[in-house]
Amino acid sequence: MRAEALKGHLDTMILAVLASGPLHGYAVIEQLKVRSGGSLALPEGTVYPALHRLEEAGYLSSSWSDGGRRRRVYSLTRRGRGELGGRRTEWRAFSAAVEAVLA
Amino acid sequence: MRAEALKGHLDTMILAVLASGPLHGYAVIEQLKVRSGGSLALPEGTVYPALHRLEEAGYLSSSWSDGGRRRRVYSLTRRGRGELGGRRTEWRAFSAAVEAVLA
DNA sequence: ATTGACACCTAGCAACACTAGGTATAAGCT
DNA sequence: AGCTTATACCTAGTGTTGCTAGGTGTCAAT
Repeated sequence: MRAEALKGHLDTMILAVLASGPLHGYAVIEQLKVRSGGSLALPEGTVYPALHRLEEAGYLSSSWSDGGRRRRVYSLTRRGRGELGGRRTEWRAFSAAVEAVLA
Repeated sequence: MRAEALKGHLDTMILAVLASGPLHGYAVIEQLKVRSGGSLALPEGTVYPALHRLEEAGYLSSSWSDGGRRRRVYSLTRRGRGELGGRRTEWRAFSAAVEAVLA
C-alpha cells in the first residue's frame, strides 16, 4: 500500500473503529489491521499522532486506564460521531469519483 | 471534497485520463471534472505540478503543440501504462480496505 | 476595448504519513 | 535469573503532495 494513499482517510477510519466502542491506541492499530484483512498494518508513528489530532479537534476523548499497563483509552465524542457520519458520506463520494475516472 | 482526500490518487487518475489518448494540461483538468460528474474540480496549481511530476518520473511525455494556442500535450508512455495498471490494482485494494473498516 | 474563457507557470504553505529513534511493562523461554 | 518478544506509549524530523495566490499571455465575444 502506497504511503500517500491513506492521506485524509486515516482519521475517518479511526473514528469508524471507535464507533464500536472505546479502545486504547494500540488496540486501534490492531483493529485497523484486523478489519482491513491485514492490508492496513499502520506503524505507531502514524496512528498515535492521528489520535492526538482527533482528540485535539474534539472528536475523541481519552483517559488513562487504571491498573496494569499504561494505556490511554479513546472514546468517540458526540461531535466525533457526527463527524464520522459526514466523513462516511464524503468517502462514498470520493470513492465513486475515483471509480468513475478509472473506469 | 476534503483537500487531503485526493492525496496519492491524483496521479493515478491523471494516468487513467491519458490512457484514452493524449491531452493538453487544461484538457486533463476538464476531463477529470467531466468524468467525475463535476466533483473533481481541481485547481491548475494542483494539476500542472502533478503533470510535471509524472513526466519527470517517466510516465508521461510531452510536447508543445504547433500553431495557435500554446499548449503542452501529454501522452502516456509505455512505463506510464504499466504504472497505471499497478495503481488501479492498488486503488481497488485500498478502497476495499477502507470500505471494510467503515462497514 | 474590455471582459471572460482558455492555457500555461511557480514559490510558498499546510497537512499528513512515515522513519527512527526513545521509554517502560508484562509474559514466555531457557 | 536473564533474555527475548509482544505490548504500549511517545515525538522530532523528513518527504510528499495538494492548494493558495500570484503571475504571463492568447483568443473570442460583447
